[in-house]
Amino acid sequence: MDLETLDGMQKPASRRRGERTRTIPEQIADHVSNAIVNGEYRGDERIREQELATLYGVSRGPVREAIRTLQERGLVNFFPRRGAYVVNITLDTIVDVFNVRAALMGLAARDLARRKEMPFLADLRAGIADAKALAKTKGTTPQHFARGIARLGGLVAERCGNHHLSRLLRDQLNHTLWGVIWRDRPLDFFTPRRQHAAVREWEAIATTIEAGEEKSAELLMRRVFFTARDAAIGALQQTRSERVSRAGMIKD
Amino acid sequence: MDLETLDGMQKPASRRRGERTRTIPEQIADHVSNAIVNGEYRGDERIREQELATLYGVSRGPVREAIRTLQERGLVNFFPRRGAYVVNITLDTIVDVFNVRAALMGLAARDLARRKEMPFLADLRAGIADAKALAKTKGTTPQHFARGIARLGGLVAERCGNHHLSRLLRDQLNHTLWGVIWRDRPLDFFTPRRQHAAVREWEAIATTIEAGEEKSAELLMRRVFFTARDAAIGALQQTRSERVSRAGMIKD
DNA sequence: CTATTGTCAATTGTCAACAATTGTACAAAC
DNA sequence: GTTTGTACAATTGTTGACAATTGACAATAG
Repeated sequence: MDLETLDGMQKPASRRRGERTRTIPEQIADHVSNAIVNGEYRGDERIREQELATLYGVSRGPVREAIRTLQERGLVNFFPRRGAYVVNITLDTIVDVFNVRAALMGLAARDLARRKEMPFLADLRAGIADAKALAKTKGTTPQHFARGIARLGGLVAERCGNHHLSRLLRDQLNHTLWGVIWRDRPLDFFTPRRQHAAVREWEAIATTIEAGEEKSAELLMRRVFFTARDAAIGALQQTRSERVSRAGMIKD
Repeated sequence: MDLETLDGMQKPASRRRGERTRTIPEQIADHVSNAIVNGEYRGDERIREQELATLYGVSRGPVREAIRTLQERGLVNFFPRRGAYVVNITLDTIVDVFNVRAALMGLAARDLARRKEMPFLADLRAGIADAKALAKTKGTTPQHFARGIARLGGLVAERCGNHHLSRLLRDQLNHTLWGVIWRDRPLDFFTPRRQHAAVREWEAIATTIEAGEEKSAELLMRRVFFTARDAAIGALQQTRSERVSRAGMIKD
């Protein structure tokens, strides 16, 4: 991999207000996560503790913790006494991950529709308005808009009221997707036309949540992810010369 | 907590065929997991590394890893530099966990229905047959039958073909549920009558999977978990003097 | 020529000491 | 009486050394 060092790594001195200092293992985990999803490791490549330790200028202890985090995120396979190996991210993997997230986000939407809490709804509407504004602005890049949409997803995940669900959506499978979306950048997908479509989809979701229509909220939320999945796969199939082996994909 | 020591802890010497030796952190994590779900820790109780280390006769290193595992399993909250605290398992938590599992298992059923693989279907049918036999036998305890049913769930989780999904179902939220089910033993629920009902439900699931009816498979699978959820909550509400604060529960 | 066993280097697992941080108790100041 | 500041003990974070295991390869036996 690229042997740059972690210059941006904050020592516990400066921390912004209310913001917990990120631990060394966290920083290493994030850095390596990015490296993995950016394709700086080959699939099945082995990760050696001592290597990372000298790279980041720490001992093997923190590195071990970081590697555990990578395992939790599904970015490496870890075998006791045999080491950690970077996962091979195939198109099938991406389909799988999208499907899981669709299912979980569907449940989150459902919980929100059941509870209809005002503070959340206000924030959601505000977020959607932001995205709408982005869509109307001329110079908005697909990437910029994608970030706005991702914030909406994050909002739903955080505030769904099911603590376990929030945790899963935060920790699990998130990095894989972002990596894919940014690395091979299939999300030139977000043409102005599709930006408006996405905004409409989210407005529909907000409406069903406000109305307490659980079933619809779940369905619409899932559909958003299925759309994203198909777009990502479609784009990636052109970049890579790889096919999805799955016998078809979930529709709704 | 109970200060018994880990006598059953295998040193790397003896291992059964094909069975990887369980690492020390794994063994500690499992032992403490059981202790937590068996109620040997109070909610919000702090876990000190050195305490566990001396308890199990190891240094703090392996204990730290075990604690991380507990965190992954959702059994402790961990705050950097402040320690690990046992989660407080409320009825709301249990509802949440069941809901997440229902969503994930629904997806698993769906994937299986799409792929209709013979080896799996054979195993599933065999497992159902076993459960049916149990239900027909006179002396079957609710607990014994519950284990049989749990095996079916495990089968679906393992073989769904979505690696990430399998991992989540294996590692996440599993221990919490089993603990609840066994500790406060609400699953006297499985009266002979309900045993037969459960078998019928699973037969229906198998049928829809064989027929490739994705949507139905998902729905039926979810329903099984919702039923289990309601049964567990109902039973626990009698044992504990606690109410579910959720404004109703998902039906299907 | 194949299979088994033995050695060896590379790597992960564990340990005990040390460093850094946190919460607390108590004192000082307003 | 409340707030602010400060030492202190308890606890977590990190380190470097050592132990144990693995996989590869060579030597040996069948």
